[in-house]
Amino acid sequence: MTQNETLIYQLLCDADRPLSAYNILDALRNKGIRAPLQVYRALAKLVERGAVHRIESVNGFVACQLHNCGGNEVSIFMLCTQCERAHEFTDTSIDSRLQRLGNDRGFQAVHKVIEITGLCADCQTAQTAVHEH
Amino acid sequence: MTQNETLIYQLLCDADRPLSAYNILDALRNKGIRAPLQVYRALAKLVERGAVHRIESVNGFVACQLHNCGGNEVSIFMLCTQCERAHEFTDTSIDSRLQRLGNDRGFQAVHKVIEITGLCADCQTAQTAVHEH
DNA sequence: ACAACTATGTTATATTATAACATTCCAAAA
DNA sequence: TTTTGGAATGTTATAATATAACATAGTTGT
Repeated sequence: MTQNETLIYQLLCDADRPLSAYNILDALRNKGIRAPLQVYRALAKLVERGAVHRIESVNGFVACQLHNCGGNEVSIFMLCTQCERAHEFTDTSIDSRLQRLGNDRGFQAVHKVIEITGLCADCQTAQTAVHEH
Repeated sequence: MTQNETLIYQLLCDADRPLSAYNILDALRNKGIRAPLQVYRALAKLVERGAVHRIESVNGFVACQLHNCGGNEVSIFMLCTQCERAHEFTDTSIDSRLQRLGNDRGFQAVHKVIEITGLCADCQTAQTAVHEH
């Protein structure tokens, strides 16, 4: 990994939610990252390598939470609108079913995005707690 | 539907690929649409109503291709990087499996995004045809 | 007529992403 | 050892996407 990639990867690993390219830029200004392109270029490499995932629904980036990434299963993200945390999963049955849907139509898949937005368990209980007052 | 919503919805129905908000703005400048907000506001309503879907992977919008939308099944999009067309499907098995994944973790889903990017059948054959020359 | 609500329009600005070009660094071939 | 070619870097400028803030008008129920 190059200097910039390492910096950004570490930052993403420490973060508890997806960061935008500009979040990253701001966080690393004092470490030699000065322009958006430095961030986007490093992110492109990290994503290509499977070390980082791009979350389309929030235009953000997270470090891969699964050891087996770069592997061939689709990642499924659950995104909490409250705490903004992203949880990553895989599911063989969804994966194969999706694969088959594509094959049936002769579609050659290159990239798959599965993202679920909503309220995580923790934030739901937090909310009901508030309502009960 | 309001004036602006109708204009934009018709445009999207006639289009054969997802349009960006600014594509729409440009196309409808001579019909009284002058600013991005007019487009985004109408799109927000159309999306809320299920008449239009937002495609996260391309920051674009398409008219719903299924009569049953506004219904409760997730839409699955196959997006061709070549011809840029978006095909919409649903799949009960993926839907229920995804639902269950969420339930298992106490996640309360509000919105689901499933998008597959790649080459559609037509564009694959077009490509191989070129290569054979 | 009035209040409340929804839709509209307009300007300005925030956020996300890439183009274009110059420079540096480093490893492998000559 | 030089050189040379590719990858990485840096910098400025700009493109593309999205929203804030505020002012106005239209619509509906009372």
